[in-house]
Amino acid sequence: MQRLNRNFFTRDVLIVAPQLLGKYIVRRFSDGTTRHYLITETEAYRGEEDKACHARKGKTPRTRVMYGEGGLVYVYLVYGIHWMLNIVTGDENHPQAALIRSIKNIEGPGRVTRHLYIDKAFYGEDLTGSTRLWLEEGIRPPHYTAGPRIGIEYAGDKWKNKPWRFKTDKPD
DNA sequence: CCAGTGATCAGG
DNA sequence: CTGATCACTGGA
Repeated sequence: MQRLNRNFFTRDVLIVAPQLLGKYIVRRFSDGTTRHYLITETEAYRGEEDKACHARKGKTPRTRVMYGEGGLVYVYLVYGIHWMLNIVTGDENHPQAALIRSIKNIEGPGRVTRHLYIDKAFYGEDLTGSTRLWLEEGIRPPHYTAGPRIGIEYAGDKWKNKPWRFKTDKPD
């Protein structure tokens, strides 16, 4: 299979997030085994003006990687328990990322990272060069539905209602 | 419905 | 330094 290259990631998150559906996350574990996971749900977080995006507070130690170029990994801990896996998108200094909410048979961003053994050690990982985590072309582009993002009540009406969550339709 | 759990960040 | 907050999950 073909690894997704830099050009795939350095586009606007509103293009990349839905296009991640039907692609494979590939994880090579320390024991040498490699597994593929089909992406089935993503969310877009877009720029400092997006009141739901962590970059709304500007560049901080945590959000720094989002200011890098597309294709890097943004991982953070939420509620002291769950690691969230995000793919940085867009050009340098355009802080954006796509949250991986679900992979086939595993719904929920915290469950995804638990199954893939992903934590802060992957912060800043380059998906175009890593030997333990990357993305590959997958099945034909699936039909999908867009809806509001989850868990961002704090963002206010304008931003919490944007249909920036993308989910593969049932049969797929 | 709600508690758990700890990194992160704004404010003193 | 302190305290509030949090892109969630699992178990009443």
